[in-house]
Amino acid sequence: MSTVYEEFGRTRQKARTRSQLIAATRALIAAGTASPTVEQAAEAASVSRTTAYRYFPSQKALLIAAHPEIQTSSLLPDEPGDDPVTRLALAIEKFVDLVLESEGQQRTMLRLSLESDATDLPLRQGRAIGWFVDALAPLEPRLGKADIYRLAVAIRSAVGIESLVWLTDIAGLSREEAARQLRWTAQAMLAHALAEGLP
Amino acid sequence: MSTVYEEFGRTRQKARTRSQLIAATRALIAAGTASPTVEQAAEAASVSRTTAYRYFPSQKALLIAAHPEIQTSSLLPDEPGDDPVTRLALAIEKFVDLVLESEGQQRTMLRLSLESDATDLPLRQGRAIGWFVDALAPLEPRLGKADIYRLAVAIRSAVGIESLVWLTDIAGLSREEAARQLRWTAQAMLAHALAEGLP
DNA sequence: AACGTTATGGGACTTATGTCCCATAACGAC
DNA sequence: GTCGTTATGGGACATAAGTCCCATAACGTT
Repeated sequence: MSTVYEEFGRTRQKARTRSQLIAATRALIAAGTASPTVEQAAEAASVSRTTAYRYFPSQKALLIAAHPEIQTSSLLPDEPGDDPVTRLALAIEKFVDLVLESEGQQRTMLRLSLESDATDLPLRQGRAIGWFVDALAPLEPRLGKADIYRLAVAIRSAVGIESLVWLTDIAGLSREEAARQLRWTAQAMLAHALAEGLP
Repeated sequence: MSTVYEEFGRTRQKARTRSQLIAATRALIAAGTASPTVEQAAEAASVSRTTAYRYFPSQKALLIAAHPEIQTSSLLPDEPGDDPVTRLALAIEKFVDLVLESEGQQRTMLRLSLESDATDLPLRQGRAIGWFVDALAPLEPRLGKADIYRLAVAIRSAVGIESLVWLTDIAGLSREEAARQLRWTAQAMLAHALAEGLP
């Protein structure tokens, strides 16, 4: 049980098997299989089903691990200016594009987050809040940090994949119409916050 | 193959078995089983599993059938007045209460709607659109029917169970805070539509 | 009461998730 | 190379969804 053994020995093997499984799962999803079977993922990774379950306790865990994370601290371009309306418009534009690009994945994650297996993993962490806080930063002298955060939360709650799904699946809007609607909603909320304040 | 036979004979039996299954499923859900097994529902209804599958092609279909429908054409009280802001506030208040009352059921339906079995049944029909159109009716001379409808759709997309789930599960708001947020969002959208029009 | 229709029940089968156990292959340390 | 550890593979098992087939019970009609 030497430390060296654990840290530099088989650990590499374990990490490799794990990433093989994740890569294989991503490939299957990209190839059109919305929710690959654990067996499918294992086979695609040239690994036995048993081993796959050793790394991920459930199909849900595997799918979550295969979910590509967006590593950006800001959605804004280089020179976004100081106008919060413009900044929010830019951020929302980019955000909606991101959601549309990975709509399938987003839907899968939304579905998984609703499956009440107590198996709660680091799922759906709400990165968009930070992006919108960033876009609204110039409002700080006016609203204060707490209200900016609350406004960012409020906006995100109204313009995420959840609303997009409803607009397209239930209301029957096209993806373009739905995207336009989400952008309008965000601006409406900012405008109302500026005119009347938050609740 | 007489018509009389089909319409008044065994049809009663069929209807009874069907409603037994639905009642049993509702009872199980009310008793805390979020998604009862088809076998559980069949047993509770004193019916064989095979028969249950004869009435509902899948567990999903059974759960959807067991979903209690709200039979109301309006959420407004008797004398709602003509002010659209007030009317919307009343309707949203009632709507959010309805969602909170049946949050578990709403979550289940949301999850089912995301399961992409082509088995699309009369699921999640968007009754709230009509309720919000009703609340916004006094705006007709000003906005026109089409824009009122679009505004109702937009508001519903931002204040439904989907947003509530995000506000509580991801953003960490309490149910009361989330409800207050949804009411504010609806008012913000109406105010912006009145000030600037729709997209 | 006898008949034919229809609903029902029971069992076999397939696929997928998830768990458990045991044998063995691969690896590092000596 | 030998040893002990560790990752892996394979098989057996349980549960649940879903499908299919066949026998039988229940019912309306005559």
